[in-house]
Amino acid sequence: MDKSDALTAFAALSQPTRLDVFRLLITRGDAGMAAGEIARALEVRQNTLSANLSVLLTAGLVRNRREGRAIRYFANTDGVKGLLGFLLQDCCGGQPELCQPLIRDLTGSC
Amino acid sequence: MDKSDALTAFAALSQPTRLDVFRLLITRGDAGMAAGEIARALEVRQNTLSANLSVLLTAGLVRNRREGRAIRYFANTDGVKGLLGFLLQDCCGGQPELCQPLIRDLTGSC
DNA sequence: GATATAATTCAATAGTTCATGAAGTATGGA
DNA sequence: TCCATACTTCATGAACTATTGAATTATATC
Repeated sequence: MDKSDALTAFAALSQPTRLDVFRLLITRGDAGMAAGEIARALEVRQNTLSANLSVLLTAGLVRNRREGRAIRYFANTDGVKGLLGFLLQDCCGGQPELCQPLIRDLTGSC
Repeated sequence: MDKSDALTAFAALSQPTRLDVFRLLITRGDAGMAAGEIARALEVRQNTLSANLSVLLTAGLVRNRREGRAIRYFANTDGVKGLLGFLLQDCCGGQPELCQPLIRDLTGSC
C-alpha cells in the first residue's frame, strides 16, 4: 500500500453508491453478494453499478468471483487493513498509549 | 457520523496534498503544526494549503487553534474514530471473530 | 499609527469525475 | 443454434474540484 493506492481507495469511498456498496458487502462477510443483487438492493442501474464496482475493484476494496452467469462481490478486508495501516502510520507522535482508545473504539464495530 | 459526513471525509483524504497533511499531522500527535510549517514541509503554496486545510477542517479530520499570528493544526482522532466506525459498522457478517485480525493489524501502526 | 508576518478568501480557468444510453461479452438452457 | 440472463464497456455531456494570482483579514512589533 503506497500513497497512490491509498488515494485511489479514498477516492473510491468518496462516492455515495460506492460507499453504500462497500458497507453492504462489509455486513455480508464471506457470503458476499452478486452484482445484480447489489443493484436491486441499492436501486442502482446495472451499468452504473458495474462502473462503480470496477472502481472499488481497482482500489482493492472488493474482490469478485464468477458463479455461473452471476459475478459475486466481497469486501476485501486485506485492502482495508492496508489502507488504515497506511493512514495511521506512526500515529500519535510516537506515543502508542494515545492510540489505544482509537483502536479500542474500532473494535466496538464488530 | 452519518453517510454524508463519511463521504466528505473520504473525499478530503482522496487528494494528494490533503492526504500528506493528514498523515503528517497524525505523526505529530498533540504537538500539531502551524499552517506555514506544513506549507514549508510539503512545499505547497500558502493559499493552496489553506484551501486544503479548510477541506480537512470541514471534514472533521483536523482541528486548529490560533497561536499569535500562526494557526496550529492537529489531526482530530475523534473524527477518524467516527469515520472508521461508520465504515466498518456491522462488519464480517455478524461474526466478530473474523474482524479480530483486521483490528489487531491496525494496532501495529502505533 | 505604520509595517511586517501569517494565514484566508475570491474569481477564473483547467482538469477530473459521474451517470447514462447504446452496444458488446459471457454463460446457461431450450 | 437461438434466446434470455447477468454483467461490462464505451462515448458523451453535465457537474464538480483544484490551483492560481490578487486581494483581504488578523496579529505582532516598531
